[in-house]
Amino acid sequence: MPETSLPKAYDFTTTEERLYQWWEQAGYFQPTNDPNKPGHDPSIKPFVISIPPPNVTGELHLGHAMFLSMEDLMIRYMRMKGVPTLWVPGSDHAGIATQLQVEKMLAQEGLHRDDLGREEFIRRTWEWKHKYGGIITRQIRRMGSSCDWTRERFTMDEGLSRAVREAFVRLFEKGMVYRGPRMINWSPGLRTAVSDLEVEYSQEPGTLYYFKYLLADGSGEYIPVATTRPETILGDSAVAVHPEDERYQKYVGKMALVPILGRAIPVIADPYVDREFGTGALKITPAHDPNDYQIGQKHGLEFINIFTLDVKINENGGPYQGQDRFECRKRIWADMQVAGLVIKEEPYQLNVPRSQRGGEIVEPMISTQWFVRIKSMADAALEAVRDGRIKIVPERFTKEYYNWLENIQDWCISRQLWWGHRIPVWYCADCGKMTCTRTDPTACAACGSTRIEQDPDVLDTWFSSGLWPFSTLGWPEETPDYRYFYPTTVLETGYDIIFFWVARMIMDGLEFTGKIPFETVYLHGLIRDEHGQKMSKTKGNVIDPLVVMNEMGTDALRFSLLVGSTPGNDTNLSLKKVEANRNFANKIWNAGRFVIGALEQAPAEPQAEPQWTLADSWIWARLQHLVRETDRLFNVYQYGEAGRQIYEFFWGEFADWYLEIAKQQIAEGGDRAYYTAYTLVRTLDTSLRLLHPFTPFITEELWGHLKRAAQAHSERLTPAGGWEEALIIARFPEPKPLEGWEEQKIADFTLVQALVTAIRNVRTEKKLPPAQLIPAVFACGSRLRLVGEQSSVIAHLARLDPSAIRLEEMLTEKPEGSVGLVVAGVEIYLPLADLVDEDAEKARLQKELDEVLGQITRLEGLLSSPFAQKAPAAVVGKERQKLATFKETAERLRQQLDG
RNA sequence: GGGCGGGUAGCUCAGUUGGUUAGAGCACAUCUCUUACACAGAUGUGGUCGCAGGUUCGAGUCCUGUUCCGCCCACCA
Repeated sequence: MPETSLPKAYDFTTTEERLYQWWEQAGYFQPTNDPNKPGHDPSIKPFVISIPPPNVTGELHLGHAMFLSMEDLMIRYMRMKGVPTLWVPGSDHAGIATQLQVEKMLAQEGLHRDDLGREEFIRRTWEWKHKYGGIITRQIRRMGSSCDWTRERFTMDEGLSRAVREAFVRLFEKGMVYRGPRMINWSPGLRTAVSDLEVEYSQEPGTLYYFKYLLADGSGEYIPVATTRPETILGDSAVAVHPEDERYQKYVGKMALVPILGRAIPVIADPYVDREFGTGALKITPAHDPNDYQIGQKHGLEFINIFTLDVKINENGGPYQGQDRFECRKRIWADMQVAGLVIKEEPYQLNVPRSQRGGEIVEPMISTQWFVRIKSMADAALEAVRDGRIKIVPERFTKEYYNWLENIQDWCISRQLWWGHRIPVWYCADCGKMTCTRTDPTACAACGSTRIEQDPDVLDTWFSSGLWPFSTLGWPEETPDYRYFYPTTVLETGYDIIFFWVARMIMDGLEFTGKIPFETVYLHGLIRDEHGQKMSKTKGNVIDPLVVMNEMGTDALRFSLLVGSTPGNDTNLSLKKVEANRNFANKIWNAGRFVIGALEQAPAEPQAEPQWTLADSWIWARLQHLVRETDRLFNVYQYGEAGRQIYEFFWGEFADWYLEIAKQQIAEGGDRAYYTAYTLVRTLDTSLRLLHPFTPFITEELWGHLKRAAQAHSERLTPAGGWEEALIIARFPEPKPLEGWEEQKIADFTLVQALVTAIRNVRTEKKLPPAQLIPAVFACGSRLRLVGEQSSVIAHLARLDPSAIRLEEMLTEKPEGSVGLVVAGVEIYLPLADLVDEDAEKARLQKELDEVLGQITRLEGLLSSPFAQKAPAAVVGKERQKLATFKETAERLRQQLDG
């Protein structure tokens, strides 16, 4: 075969970069039917995805790689279907995370943010953003993500900040945000409140401390109480017992003395107390425990805050003032021991609330914060999913969604940070009223005083993320983009942020735009290591997607993430898997080289009408089947299964079988070579189209070569729709209805495959060198014609001597000194005189016969059972056919044994 | 305490309207540098689909129970 114009090896490093630039510059990432351009047709429904915005200063990890692969797959598929597609990219300012990083950087200079002041700190953070914000977007490109960079957004850019402001003001005006003291989770290191979702609980060994609450009457009687946090004793304002607890009933209404401090507090009765747990009596710290907070409200108890904002004991802690919370825990317990108030301590499994960021222990505190009154929004969001306007894939997550929204608490949205959207509320120093407007006020709206000051807090990052699907399209302006592309189509993300993000977008979308923000929520699973372990730096099992891409190519990584996983299920990724897919890319490339080589060798024009061989028809039928399957699977979000089937077709059928046969057909020259090249080109072209959404780079590159080679060869090789400019915008194969001939051709070829495999098997067993061609005798029975027509193909694939093949319908006697085998009713004799061991042959044949007889017994049993009447005729027919074939095979095996 | 997912070949996983001999990759064994590919080809070994019932002509697939692993929510001091 002559040298092709294709390089021997595919160099993904340079190719990926080159192709990405080409795609982007050619404008393929931008939607067709752009609403900002003339000729726009609003009746064509677009396909739109907003990217889950990564942290602006973050770096690409496998989670990103996963959603980028998945979303790009969807976008490329729809683009190839001819739908106007828009994938909006962008990044998130990620308040806490970014601020922490900048603070870390400042710490290296020996600085604290307080040293800089708010304004300077924000300036430094923007500087940081400009310096590192490009890293993640470059890495997104690296993944091949075909998003429209002309529409890139950032949560703190001007437009989005305006959207945030608008949203807050609307809520304010409707009375749906309020400010007030509530129990919140205080993150001491970060010095900010965090929402309930940002707290994670971890099981840790600790101690349960038992001690005495002495009664104030001097009787010396006491109520035993247990706690895991002795320092909170300083903030106790009651001791609670169960109203029906006989042990303690008598104390209810009396006063008890807080240890060390000697403060008198009431003994109250409340059914919340669990009599079985601990001592059955409960200390109540309304200012530092969420449950105690409620009891405190119910009973009108005193709320005693004992902590400063960096969780040191404050003036309410008497002698302990100034001590750290854990220091105080030790000290107070030691002092109580001295005072004889201690009963015992025992080991206890604690459930410690820790901050999702930084991992420090979160302290429940009462603090004045901003909250969103969420109930009505939650109800609307529930309704949108319940009535099917929004569909969640996989469905099981709808239950989780319902459960969360049904039990939702008001959302604490203020953060005591500097990096973020500042709360647009001003307080008047004179009248104390709040002013909240769309533009910065210069005077108090109530009294006109100019002595106003803006709220120092910023909004939770997720407040702006919740607006993402529409804020990125121009909302609150009715821009052409907003009108045409909103609501978006699919929201694709990991199931771990359903509550953080997905539910909030739905609530916000309905609240602010009156529309659902997207039609479908597609949730992918988390990426774990090859043994299902979570990847973590401490375990050292982290796979860096950039390293993988450098070593094996983006396509291999993408294919690995997309195939072999089902929606919503976690995926285990190993380098072995990526390697296997790198090998697949290599296979694609080399199959491409073969096809192009074949094309260059084939005549430009056929002399006659097409004469298709069985192999031609077979691969075409299999390809059509694959196109139908891909279409079906894509429609039900089964992308992984679709990818797997394409892989198996390409490697297991096209490359392993058809290409081998094609070699022989091409060697025949003439029309046979022409039509073979034609089939190769068509099949490869279609396969590349199917594969493109999975592995965009290698398919685009190879397809370009294929197109040029085909164009150079002849007009006749042009596909039905013409050769498009680029594969990225080429038409995705449309399924065609099953044609009558397809199944028969597939069945026929399956027999050829079975015969070839059986002969190869014998060759391997007998250790025949591959180069040695051997004679064969076939007794074909009813398949005489088929085997006859395919004998040269069989000879080629099974390395038989084409000039020494004998075909019969029936043999009267077995050829001397030969190995006999029976495949689907066809007898094959391989005369291997000196290699044949008669006894071993008999034993082998007997074994096969036994197996076949077993099958016959099974099928006869089946067909005489109610199955024959109750199962559909087609199913029964298939079994009958099988039985007939087995009987034929058994018959022939018997003859061989006898002969 | 409530809910969800998973248990299929040595390992990692597919198997979505139930159709009757359960698939792939990796690993393993044997052979082959056959002119697309050794990142390959050929052949083979390997599974009573966690366990027990049930529905059905037929169950990896549907139902019930059970066990183990993982996750989410709630947060009894």
